[in-house]
Amino acid sequence: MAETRHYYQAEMLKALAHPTRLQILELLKGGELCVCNIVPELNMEQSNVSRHLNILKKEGLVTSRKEGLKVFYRITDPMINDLLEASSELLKNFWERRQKTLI
Amino acid sequence: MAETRHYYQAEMLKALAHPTRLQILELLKGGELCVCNIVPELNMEQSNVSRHLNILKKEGLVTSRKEGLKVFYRITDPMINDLLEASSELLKNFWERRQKTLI
DNA sequence: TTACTATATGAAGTATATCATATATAGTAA
DNA sequence: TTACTATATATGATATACTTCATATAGTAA
Repeated sequence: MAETRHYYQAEMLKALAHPTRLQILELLKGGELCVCNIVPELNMEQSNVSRHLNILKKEGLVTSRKEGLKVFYRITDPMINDLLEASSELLKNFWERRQKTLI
Repeated sequence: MAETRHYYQAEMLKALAHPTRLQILELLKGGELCVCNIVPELNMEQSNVSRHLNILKKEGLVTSRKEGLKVFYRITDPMINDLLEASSELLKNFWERRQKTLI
């Protein structure tokens, strides 16, 4: 049924819908990064970053590989970048529309 | 700063990230609809539907107009449909990838 | 005015998400 | 083995989101 599909789609969108996770994905846009490179970029506990990475991973948005003690994360599908780009555009349009309305 | 932008982007994505709201947006894809047409499609209290519509509206995803007692909602920007379409595609790809991995 | 209809909102309960602290695990090196 | 480093997870506190029930509001019609 349609509701099941919407349920999984909502889960994926929920994984995207957090400022920290958006920031992580933006960092990963440039390519694979070690957790040890991600944590210092975010003003946040390491344990917290680890959780956010796990949320992204569970939804299939990122994948990871281990190399010794380090773990490297990367974006699974470049389409994710397009999706985020589109949502950014949309947001920009909303703002512009709001500006016009308020004049 | 970048975090402010991510904050608003996350708010918008959060508004999308609920099965009921995805269902509402799918219903509205065909054009403007009265609340009285939306409620019967969703297996849910009228008050609850009203709240979900309000969440979509606050994020600028839908707009409404009143006609007598009735209120009609419509999608603000057709780009929203594209965004949802893209996220559906992405989800499909994840599933296919998962299938392959599990074989 | 009253009675009615369509939609929205207040209040309260439950569920879920996020966060900080502390601890556990896995890998390396001595 | 011990000591160390990078990452993950458990626990508990707090915050946010969702839902239901009851009620309020706005518009219509008598």
